[in-house]
Amino acid sequence: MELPERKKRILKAIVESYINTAEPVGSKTLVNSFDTPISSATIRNEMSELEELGYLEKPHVSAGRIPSYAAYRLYVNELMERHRVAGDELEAMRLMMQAKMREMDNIMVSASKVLGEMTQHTTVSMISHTGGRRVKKCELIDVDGGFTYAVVLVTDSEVKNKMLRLSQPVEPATAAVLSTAINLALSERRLEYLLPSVQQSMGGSSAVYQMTSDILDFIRATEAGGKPEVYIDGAARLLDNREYQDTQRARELLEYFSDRSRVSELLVGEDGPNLVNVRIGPELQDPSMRDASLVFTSYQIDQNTRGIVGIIAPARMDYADVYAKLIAFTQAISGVTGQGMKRLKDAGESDERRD
Amino acid sequence: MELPERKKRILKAIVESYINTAEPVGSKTLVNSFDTPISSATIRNEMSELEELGYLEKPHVSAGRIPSYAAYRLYVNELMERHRVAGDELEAMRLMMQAKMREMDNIMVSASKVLGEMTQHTTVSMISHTGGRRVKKCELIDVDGGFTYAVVLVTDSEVKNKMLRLSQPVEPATAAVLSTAINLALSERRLEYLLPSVQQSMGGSSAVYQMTSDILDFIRATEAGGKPEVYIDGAARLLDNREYQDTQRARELLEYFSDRSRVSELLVGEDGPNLVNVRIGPELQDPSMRDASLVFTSYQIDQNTRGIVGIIAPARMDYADVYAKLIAFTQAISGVTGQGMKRLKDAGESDERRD
DNA sequence: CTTAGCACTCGGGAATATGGAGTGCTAAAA
DNA sequence: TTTTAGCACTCCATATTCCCGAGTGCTAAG
Repeated sequence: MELPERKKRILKAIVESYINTAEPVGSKTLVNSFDTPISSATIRNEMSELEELGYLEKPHVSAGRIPSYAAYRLYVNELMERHRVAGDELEAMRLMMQAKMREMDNIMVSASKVLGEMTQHTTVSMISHTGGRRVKKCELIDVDGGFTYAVVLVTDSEVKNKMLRLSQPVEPATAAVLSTAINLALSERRLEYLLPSVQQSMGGSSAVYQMTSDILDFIRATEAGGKPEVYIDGAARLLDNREYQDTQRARELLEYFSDRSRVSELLVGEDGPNLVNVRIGPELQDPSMRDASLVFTSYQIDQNTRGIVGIIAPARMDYADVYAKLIAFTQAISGVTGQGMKRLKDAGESDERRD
Repeated sequence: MELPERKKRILKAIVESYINTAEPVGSKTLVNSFDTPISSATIRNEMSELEELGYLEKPHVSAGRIPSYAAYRLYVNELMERHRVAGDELEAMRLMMQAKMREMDNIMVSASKVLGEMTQHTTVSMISHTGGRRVKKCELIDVDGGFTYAVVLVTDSEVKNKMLRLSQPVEPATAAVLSTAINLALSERRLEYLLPSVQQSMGGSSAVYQMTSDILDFIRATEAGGKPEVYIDGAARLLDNREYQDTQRARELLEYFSDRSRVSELLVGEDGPNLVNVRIGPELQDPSMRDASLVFTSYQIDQNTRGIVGIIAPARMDYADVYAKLIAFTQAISGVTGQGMKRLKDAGESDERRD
């Protein structure tokens, strides 16, 4: 059941006023918000109906109304005006991204910082590996003292490494042979035969066997995905928001942020590629985030890697602004990822997105 | 000029009371703190003198006294009782460290988390490379698409890596030759001849020349030190402290923490090896930290690498407790760094430390 | 030098007004 | 039927006042 036009207009005005002021909105303050003159009494009637419909709440009887989560949802879906950021601002973003990329060498961090700078909110970044990762190559480098360093190349542009500590040293020559064997096994994707064959040919040297086993574990762990990499920037900005003046709530959220794996769970389940996703308060299913919203989108890094970047702020956030800035962000970032974006560009990049 | 015994006892009692309660301490509450009976009037006289000496302050006339920074300094230097944590607690710490190390694979993070768990404060970790880093080995790994991945081994146990992006692909065979040449140059420490010699022998292939130059830059940058790695854990715990109930102050500190390089500056200038360093409020020279203290120490990771780990909390923190726990921490960590601590142990580890 | 006694200060919590923003309802107007 | 003016009512927020009590400094006696 569609909401009548005037109710929508009133609800929109309430949401926007509340976003700006964080104060409950009364009927009188809304009178001036419309071109067609309308009395406060009429607005009151409408507001009372909107409350029955579940879009408004009152903190107490004489305090005006505040939007419910359902209202934010409706606002995001239907009411808000989707504007674009001005061209020069977009250009500024692009330059900033370029600068940060040079400085940081980590796209996750750069993305968070740029977006945080633009929106003045807490931002979260994640790298997501789609289509399963495949280890393509494994190099063993021996270090003094019997340690071996294993470097593993995953699909295109990602590298993982790990220091393997052995109880006994392994000869460099042996390591070289082992390395060849591993890479052969990798290219043929027959890892399961590696361990028995090593045991056979190496004459049961326990150190080599152990090392091979460790390396295989590492490869398997890498292919399985491992922990998601999550980066959060500007957490302190939470405290700028009126809703987190209460230190207890702020603490709960900050505490929550320190558990990266839980945060990463918020970011799963995108609505679709190239969309801006909005998750409002209770929709996040997480008690710590009950009064906060998360707005995020993703961008391609290379064929198998996507970056996810988003904003965490109180449910009373300027969705229209954040929305526009996220779209601008993905446009800006496609200009600077350079080589990594090669394929995407060849395929014809698209700035257009819908929700 | 040494403080008379009784003044010391009173000051100690005041500091400890204030540490516990965060409330200004009055003369009457102190009466029961001494075995030799002493009247509140006498204490008042003493307190008033301690105030003149700069050890106490009054928030207002009828509110008791609070310790000044000088008082904390005196407390740490002379007054506080240095106890050790119980053996079983030490053992618990060791186990926890072991578990975290397995889970984390990053000693900095593990150290911070364990210490944070023990003290319930915000902790900071840093890795410090003493005696200059030396690149010992450099491996080149080619990746599809003409990129080359450079892995650089620094001194003993540290590894740096970087993806070098070339405009033109380099043949794997060529890369192998180059790799050998680089490692030879590294072992002879004659990097400066590498570039000309490559140009000569490789017949001026611009791709190879470019790559060599990039690699040399990378090696030099690595040896120069690069950015310090700083990790902060449990920042949210700041908000548990009464002094940071004021969101503005809390925000300032949290903001400050996000600039890792500034935080790292707090940790330079140790009093000496194997000492617990205490920096109180204004001593930190940083306006953001004006009412906080930093207590830190360092532990050996390998011959050229030291970890620094510390606690950031309000100046009104339990120095004796934190002090003991830091000492316990270094004892505990020496039990789990394992191979990396080999040399240290051979040299005979020492638990004893003075200040 | 210590201590009891006492006047004095002052913050902060409780109790108490009071203003005003906002609502819901009713009845008249459109 | 919808809109609007009017009005009684609610209740939060703020200011004001009051007063208790913890604490001090000073003085004078022990």
